[in-house]
Amino acid sequence: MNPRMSAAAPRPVKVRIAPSPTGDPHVGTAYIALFNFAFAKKNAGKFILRIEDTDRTRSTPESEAAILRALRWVGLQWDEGPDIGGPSGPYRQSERAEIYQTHVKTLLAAGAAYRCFCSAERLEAVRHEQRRQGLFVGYDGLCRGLPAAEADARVAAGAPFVVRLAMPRTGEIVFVDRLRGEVKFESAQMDDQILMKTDGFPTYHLANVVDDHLMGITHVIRAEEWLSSTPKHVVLYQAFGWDLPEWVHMPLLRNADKSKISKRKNPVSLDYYRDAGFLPEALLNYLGTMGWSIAGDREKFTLAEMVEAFSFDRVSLGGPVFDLVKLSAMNADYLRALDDAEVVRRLRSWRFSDEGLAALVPLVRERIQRLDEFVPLTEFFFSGDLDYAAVSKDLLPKGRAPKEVSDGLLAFGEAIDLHRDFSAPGLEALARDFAEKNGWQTKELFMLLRLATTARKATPPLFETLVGLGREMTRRRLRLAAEEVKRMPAPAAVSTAPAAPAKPKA
RNA sequence: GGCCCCAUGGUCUAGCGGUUAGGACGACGCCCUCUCACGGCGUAAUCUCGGGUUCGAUUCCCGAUGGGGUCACCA
Repeated sequence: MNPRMSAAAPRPVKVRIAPSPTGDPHVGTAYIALFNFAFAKKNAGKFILRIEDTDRTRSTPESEAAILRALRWVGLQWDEGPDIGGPSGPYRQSERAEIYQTHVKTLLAAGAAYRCFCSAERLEAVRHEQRRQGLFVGYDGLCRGLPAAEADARVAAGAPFVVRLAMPRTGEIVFVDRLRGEVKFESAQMDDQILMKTDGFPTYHLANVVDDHLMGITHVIRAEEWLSSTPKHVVLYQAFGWDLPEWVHMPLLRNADKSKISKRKNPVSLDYYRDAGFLPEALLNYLGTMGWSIAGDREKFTLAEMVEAFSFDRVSLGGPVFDLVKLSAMNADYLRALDDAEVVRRLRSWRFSDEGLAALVPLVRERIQRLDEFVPLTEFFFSGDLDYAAVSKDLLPKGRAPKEVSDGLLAFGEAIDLHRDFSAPGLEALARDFAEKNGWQTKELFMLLRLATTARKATPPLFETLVGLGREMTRRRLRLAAEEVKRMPAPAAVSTAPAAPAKPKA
């Protein structure tokens, strides 16, 4: 039970992927998992999966299940995790609450952390003022000087509080990033980070550091977005008297505009890639070329080959733009390399499985007179991105400007994303509500959604169809249709008052 | 805005003081061909800028510029 290990012998490599189950399985999770996996296997180490579900309002078991399924789909199997156990469990942070409580007490007793009773309103006001003055934005330390006795009294009186890390106020914090070397931060620039929330759950910073230490993590391989909070983690390790892990901050996957990859601008769910017909090994290979190279003139490699060749020395730090076109080309290569029988197997494990077909039959059974009509009627379930050419004029309802239509499609996509209930009745309620609130006739909106998601005017019932397509495919098509509409010229004679001299257009 | 990170064609990258700056995707052209795809051949396209260091900088150093990340009781 003694977590303190002798620092004498080099510890065996142990790394982890620590996703938060608050949404669809993210391509960035697979990306970081890949590098953790490769490093672990290259060094005969362990790769563990830990679920960081300390955000009680956003975490869901469905999301957790989806993440596990997706990581297995790409072929990154963990050695320890919530589903298979292991020597350092539990592997779900929500099941480790007492551990964090204990560690917070340690910090409090050591004076490395303190209780803070400030209201959200006060914090907001402080930040607002700091921002206005263009200065460092962070907690102003009001409760930091509170005598322990007074804090105890307020707690006893039932006052809600959080626990903050008491950052050193002078000097600098230096740590080594494996890819960048020494990185320095001035302590005065670092916020007194909240470690434990009012609900008693830890924030990422505390839970992550405690678990990484307790689970024996030797290398923290994570995304670059964490680089600027690493000093807080350093202070925590030191407050506990623990050895520091080695940090490796991988570059961030980017949208075409170079911003951090986001679902607004890219399909980001691993489920999308599966449903759109990408082969997991091709996706993995592609991710392996993002910020890493196996050799100068080589970009195709298997997971095993990546493991064999793996070294952080071949990481490049410019954030790579995730390019669906290039991914598709690589996927095509993989597909061509399969023999016919294997392609059949792949199709069967894709939408041509018994379950996949069974899901579609109820949608069309009454609409077909012969079996042969099944395929044309369901064709859009087996397609990825659609071609809207044949229906492009219908995509713009009479009296509507391209901008309002494309904005509407995008907005509905957002609404779907925020809507937990992806069932037919749930979607219908959502759509009716959306229509009412945004000035659409339901008929008009439903047809628009139908066209956008199927590129056809006649389809099985809309909402059942969307369910069949899945959330990510639906959102992707709404986005593509929105772009299609945006490219359309505004109709000349519709509403704008003094008609400009009409230009002869196609 | 403060702090931090980064910088080779449109994109992913190779390069680790001396190269005709290599490969891939994409684009374009030609060939193959009943169509398409594949395949083959070829073309255009890159070292952000300015200072140093050096006999010599894409490469090392500094600065500027540009891009990104982060500044939550989210991770």
